[in-house]
Amino acid sequence: MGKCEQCIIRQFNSLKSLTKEELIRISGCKTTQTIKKGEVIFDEGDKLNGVYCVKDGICKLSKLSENGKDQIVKLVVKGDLLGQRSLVSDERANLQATALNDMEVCFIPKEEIIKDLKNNPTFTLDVLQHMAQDLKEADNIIVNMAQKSVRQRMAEVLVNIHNSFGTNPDGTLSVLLSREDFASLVGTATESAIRVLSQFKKEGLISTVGKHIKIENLGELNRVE
Amino acid sequence: MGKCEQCIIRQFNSLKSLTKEELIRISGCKTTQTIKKGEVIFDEGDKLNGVYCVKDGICKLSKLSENGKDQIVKLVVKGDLLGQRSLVSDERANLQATALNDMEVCFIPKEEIIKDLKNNPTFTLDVLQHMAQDLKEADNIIVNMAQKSVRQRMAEVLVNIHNSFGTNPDGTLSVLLSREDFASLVGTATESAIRVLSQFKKEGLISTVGKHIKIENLGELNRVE
DNA sequence: TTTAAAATATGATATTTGTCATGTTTTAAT
DNA sequence: ATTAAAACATGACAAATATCATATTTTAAA
Repeated sequence: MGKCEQCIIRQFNSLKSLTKEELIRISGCKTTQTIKKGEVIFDEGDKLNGVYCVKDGICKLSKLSENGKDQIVKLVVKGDLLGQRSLVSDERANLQATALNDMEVCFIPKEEIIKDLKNNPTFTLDVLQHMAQDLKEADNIIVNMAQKSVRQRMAEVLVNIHNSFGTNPDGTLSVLLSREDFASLVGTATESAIRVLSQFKKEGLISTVGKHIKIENLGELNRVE
Repeated sequence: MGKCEQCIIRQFNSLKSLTKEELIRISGCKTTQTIKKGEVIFDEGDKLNGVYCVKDGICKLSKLSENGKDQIVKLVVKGDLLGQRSLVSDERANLQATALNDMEVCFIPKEEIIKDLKNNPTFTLDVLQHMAQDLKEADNIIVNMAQKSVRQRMAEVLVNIHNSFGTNPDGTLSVLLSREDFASLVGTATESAIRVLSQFKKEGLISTVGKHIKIENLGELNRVE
C-alpha cells in the first residue's frame, strides 16, 4: 500500500498542510479503494465516517430534487478531497457522490483526521480556505441559475470544464459526460440540453468526436447571450 | 465602547470560541459602526480588511448578474459574522452587502482576527463549521433554483424567513423586504414575484399588514406544488 | 399639504423551457 | 453477429415565466 508522505496527490489538497508525523499516522490507517463507473460512493443521508482523497477518476456531487431530477452541484476530480463538509459538520451527507468513471480513492477514517483538525491550525485553515472557495463557486452558480438562460449556462459549463479539468491530446474535453449529466449540471431537461448542444455544434462553437466534445471557439462560447 | 468579552452577541457566532485573552485583545482594536438602511457595507470587488459582527439589523448578500439584476444569495442578521469568506481566502469580495434596515456592527481588523485563525484551532474549526453550513445551504439553493418553480421557491423563501428569523408580536415576518428583494431572493422578475405573492394572498396562505407579510397557513405553504 | 418619485399591481403578449411522442444511433450483452 | 436496452435526437405542443404597457397606491421630499 502506498504511503501518504510520498504521495504527490496530497500537494493538490489540504493534506499538504499536515506534518510528516501526521501524514505517517494517516498513512497507517487509510485504506485504498477502487470504485467502478456509475457506483455510488455515498448517498444523501449517509453517515460518513471519513473523508476520501481522490487519487484518480472523477465523480459528481448531486442532490435529488422533489421532482425526481438529479441536480449536479459540483464535479470532484483527481487531487480533490471528498466528504469534508460532512466530516466537519458531523451531519449526514447532504449530497450523493457517484463515480463518473473508474476511480481510485484513499479513505481516511474520521476520528484520525479530526485529531488533525483539532490540533493543527495550519491544516484547519487550509481546509477552511478550500471550503471558502467552494462557497464562492456555489454562490456564483446560484446567480447563474437564477439569472441566465439555459443556453448561457450550458456555454458556461463547457467553458468551466475546459478551464478547470482540461483537454485530451486531441483537444476534446477530458471529462466525458452523458447528455443527461450535462442537463443535471445546467439544471434543465435532458432534451433541452441535447438541443442546446446540437445548436452549438451547428454554430461551430463545439464539435463532437463520438461522445467526446471539443470546444472549437472558446471566445464565442464565453460571449454566448 | 462595549467590551467583546461582555457582549452576548458573540454567543451566536464563532467568536464564542475565542479565549478571554483573545477577546480582550479583539475588543481593544474593534470599532463600532452604525449603518443606515440602504447603505452598501461592501461592494463586489472590494478588498475587505476585516470582518463584521452584526449586533443589530439585517443585510443582504447579493451579486449583480450580467443582465443587470441583483441576485440575493443570503440574508445576514443579528449575531452573524459578515465577510469571513474574503477574510479567509484573502480575495476581493465576491458579493455586495447592503443594509436592509438600520444596522449596528462591530468591525474587527483582519490582521487581528487572522492571528486567532492561525493560533486557535478551536476558533478556526468553529469558523469552518459555520462555512460548512453556509455551503450546505448554498447547495440546496442551487437545487431549488434549478428544479423548482417560482411559486415553490417563493413559498420556500417565506417559510425560511419565518423559521430562521421569526416574527413580530403581531405575527408578521420580522424581516421586512420589498417586492424587488423578494424577486431577488427567489430569482425571478419583480412582476412575477408580485403576482405569486398576490396569488398566495388570494389563497389565504399569507396576509399583509401594510408592507408586512404574515404567514396564515404554514403547512400549506410547505406543501405548495 | 402638495407633489414627484418610487413601489406595487395587473393585463396582454412574447419568449423560454418543459413535456410527450417518436425515431435513430450507439452500446453492451448474449 | 444479433438483439435488446440505453442514449441521443428532433418535432409538436403546453406550460411557465419574462417583458412591456399602464394603472394605482404609497412614500418621501419640497
